Amino acid sequence: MLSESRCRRYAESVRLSGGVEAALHCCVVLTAATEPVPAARLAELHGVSATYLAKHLQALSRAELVHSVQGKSGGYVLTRPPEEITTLDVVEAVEGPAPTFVCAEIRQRGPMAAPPEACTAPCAITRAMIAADRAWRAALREVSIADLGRSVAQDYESDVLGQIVGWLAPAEH
Amino acid sequence: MLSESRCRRYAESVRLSGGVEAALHCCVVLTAATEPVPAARLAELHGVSATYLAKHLQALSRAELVHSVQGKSGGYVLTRPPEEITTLDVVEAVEGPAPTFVCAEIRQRGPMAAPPEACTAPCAITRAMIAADRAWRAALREVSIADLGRSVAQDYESDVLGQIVGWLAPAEH
DNA sequence: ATAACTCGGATTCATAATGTCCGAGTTGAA
DNA sequence: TTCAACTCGGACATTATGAATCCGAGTTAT
Repeated sequence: MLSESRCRRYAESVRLSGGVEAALHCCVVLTAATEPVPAARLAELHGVSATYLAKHLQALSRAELVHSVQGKSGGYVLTRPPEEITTLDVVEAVEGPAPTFVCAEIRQRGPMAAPPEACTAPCAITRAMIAADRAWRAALREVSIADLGRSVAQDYESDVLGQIVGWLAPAEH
Repeated sequence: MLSESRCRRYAESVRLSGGVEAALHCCVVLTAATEPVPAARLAELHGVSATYLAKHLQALSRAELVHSVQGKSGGYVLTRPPEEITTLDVVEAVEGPAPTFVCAEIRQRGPMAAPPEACTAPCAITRAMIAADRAWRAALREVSIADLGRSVAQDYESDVLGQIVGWLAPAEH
């Protein structure tokens, strides 16, 4: 609320949805958690809408990145060790696997349209965009959730994750 | 119109606006043009909305990538040799310079919020996203408009650009 | 001097992300 | 065994953003 004006700079179009950031934060927290964590608790911890975060956690669940435990003391748990979950996995789970660039096949339109037979391969522009898309994804694939957790720990030089886990499972068990 | 169903696959979020593709096609065409080309003509050539394309060409003009010539036989001309215009230049001109990821500073929210003093540097998640963003931009920067023109020429093994330029300046001069 | 043609910015419409709700299912305890 | 509480899951409004459009200012060739 207070830092809203500083952070929510409007972007024009290539912006990544905000849900991705929340989902990544949740994954990092789940790295340290030892019991299932409910979506509502994660939302309170991060100060975001509970129902909205739930939506994105469901996406992670569908992508098999987290496993949902139902029932009274249920919640979410990582399905794999955090070393085997990449940032790209999370981004694709939340944003969908669609590429950043979808070719509208402009070359096949208008009076000088290229014949469909000549358009089996993507056009030069599309190739350039695809290459950039691949570079982006490759960079995201290089960073695992475990890496993120380690970086967070280094940043603050105190066991923040441990403190958070402590907060997640209070006396009211 | 005919190839609509095949191309316009819906993407979820990280999609690049369609204007980028049109703008790039225009730049490639302008590579070969020897006289100013009006926006309306470019729109007809590519089979897209004239007024909408105009909007994006204005963005290119604002970014100093093309120069607008007013008056009766006016239109758009590239300001620099195509070797000195990168694909990234066009993308940033149309999409805006905003990064793909804007950090909402989740770490400063909620009951375990980090103090603002500890948040001078971007968080680990943001750093990973910025790195990916840089990789994406670097890939786009590698490809110039001139490169795109050459690739197009190779793809079709006939002087398509020449034919297009011929169509652009018909008898009605 | 004129008239036609150009670009430029302000405006409206549609799509998609954001945020919310309630129902189905499961678990733990009584 | 029963019950009750708590969990996730998908379907539903709302709002912000991009897509598409229009008309006015300026310039140039006639």
